[in-house]
Amino acid sequence: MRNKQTLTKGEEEVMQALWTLGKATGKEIIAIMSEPKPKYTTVATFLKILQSKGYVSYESEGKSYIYYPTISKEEHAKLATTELLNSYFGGSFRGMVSFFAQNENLSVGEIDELLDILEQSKK
Amino acid sequence: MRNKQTLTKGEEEVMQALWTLGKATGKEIIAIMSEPKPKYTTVATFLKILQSKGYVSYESEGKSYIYYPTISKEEHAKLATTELLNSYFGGSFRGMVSFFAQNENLSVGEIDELLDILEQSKK
DNA sequence: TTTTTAGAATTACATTTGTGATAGATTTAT
DNA sequence: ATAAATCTATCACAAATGTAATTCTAAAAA
Repeated sequence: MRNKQTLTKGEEEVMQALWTLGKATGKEIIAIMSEPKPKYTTVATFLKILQSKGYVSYESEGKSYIYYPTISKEEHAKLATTELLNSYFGGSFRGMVSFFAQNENLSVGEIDELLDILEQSKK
Repeated sequence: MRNKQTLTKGEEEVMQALWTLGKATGKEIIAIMSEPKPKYTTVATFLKILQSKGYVSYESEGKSYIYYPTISKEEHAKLATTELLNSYFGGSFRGMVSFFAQNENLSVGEIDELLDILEQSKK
């Protein structure tokens, strides 16, 4: 375990598959990856790196390994979002919402949905 | 002009400086970059790549070039955010807000601020 | 128990990205 | 006009990332 933080493109693709499956062999991971599918050894390499980054672990079953994420998609989403926030919105979530609220990115209907969500979470 | 979309780490750092300055020579860009500052030629290389990606243009002044962004920080922020949304929040901004509203990431005060912002933007 | 076979580990190589020295060009000073 | 200074362009190389063949190992079949 070491690095954490960022994932490269290839690592990310493998993680997405693993987050979807929850638990899987290398073969199963490849099965749900999109074309052009990488070779088994390529995926195995990424899984090794992901282990060293603390994102993945595995347990042996018969002759193969069953891999699983040790960092949830949500945890990573939070990290990735924080990074984006820092780079483009002065580190504040408010900044991002404000930006999107302007710019026509959101319709009135969508804004109402957001209002609901936020009201709910105040509870 | 070609690629658009993603910026590598190095390209991004140069763009951030240029977005801050608005208009600048290579030297001025380096001046505001953080340590360890890259050499002039390194920055020049990135500026070349950024031109080919359609992110930067320049005008000659005396013997030097004055560079400026052709894609605003806001435009790029939108692209980067969209990408993040697609990867981690089912492509929906609502999904992201919902996620942050849960998870204790937001205090009640912050939520109220967001409610204000959204109400405002309905106008 | 040998052979076969499926999967993991190792190794090699290609591509992309990052870094900067050196060569070339042009403006300004002498 | 020539030299010096200051910038850009070209080129070379290093490091990181991506891809996969080959080798090794162990489980299952014969």
